[in-house]
Amino acid sequence: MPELPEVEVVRRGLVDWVVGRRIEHVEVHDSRSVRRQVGGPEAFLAATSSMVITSAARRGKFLWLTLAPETASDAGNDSGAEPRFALMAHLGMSGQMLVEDAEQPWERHLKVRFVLSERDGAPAELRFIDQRIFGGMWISELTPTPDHGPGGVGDQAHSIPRAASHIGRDVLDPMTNAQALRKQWRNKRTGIKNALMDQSVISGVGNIYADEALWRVRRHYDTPVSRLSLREIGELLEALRAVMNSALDAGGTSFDSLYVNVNGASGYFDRSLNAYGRAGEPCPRCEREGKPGLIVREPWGGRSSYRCSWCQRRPRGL
DNA sequence: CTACATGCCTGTGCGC
DNA sequence: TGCGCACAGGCATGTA
Repeated sequence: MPELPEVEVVRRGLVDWVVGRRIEHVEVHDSRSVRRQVGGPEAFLAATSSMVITSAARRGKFLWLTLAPETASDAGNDSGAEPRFALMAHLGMSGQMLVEDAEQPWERHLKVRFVLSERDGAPAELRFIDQRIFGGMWISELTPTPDHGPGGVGDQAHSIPRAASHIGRDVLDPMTNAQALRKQWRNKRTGIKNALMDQSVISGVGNIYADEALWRVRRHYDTPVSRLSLREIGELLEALRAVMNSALDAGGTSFDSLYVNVNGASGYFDRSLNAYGRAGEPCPRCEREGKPGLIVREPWGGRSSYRCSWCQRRPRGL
């Protein structure tokens, strides 16, 4: 469920609450949540304990905290050591990062617990909670970004963790542009939604926001990307950014308690969705324009797609 | 290159 | 009441 806006809400919470603090103590409560870790949970504990969190960054749905060893100068000023490792987190379907007081009872699906250095008014712990265990945490080496500009949203060091180097530029990254997408897509026969969900070209788009952006540009999900002109790709990118920025303003999309921000609050963008999850309802745009469009749900690649039966019809020849 | 299948997980809601 | 099953679904990996 967490897509780009939800992960970005979490990242911003981490900037406010955990950046600048030291990891005093770590507990792995379920080793399955550190599955990608070379060396297993023991290596994870060794790499994170006593490190200072220097930033919170993100590319697509991959989230990370940069870690640096504490130096003597940290006590008096802000010139710490350069971070060389990232504490990666992917929320998967049900992952949560909560910043809480130590007195809070342990959650049923608590997987990793970080006790942080004291800071006035700030809760003592960062907790990773994950019901379905599609997400996880692990350590990855930071490397220079191969192209110019920041490696991720929130990154100041032009670096990218190796674990996210196969992920394409983020929808909200200013360096993402229609020309680059056109170059990637012009010779591809794959459909537009397939292309959006492929995180290696443009990242952060999942099932919900793909359907919402396609609704906004009145496109059928199977339209081959090679058919899109530069102008049409520009409009699609603008639609993606608009829907994601609106979702950010609403604190993200929550259908249930599985997605929350670092303080445990749900987002309310689900009320603003036009297509996703609205099978059988009139298309809001068609209703305004006096047209008969209904939102339909269709099986698509092993899951569901939602589109308007009137303004997102299958292109001719498909 | 591209597409499609599979494993990883658990809670919820349905039909019987 | 309880059991089995479909569904939610991103990503890594393997196969055709």
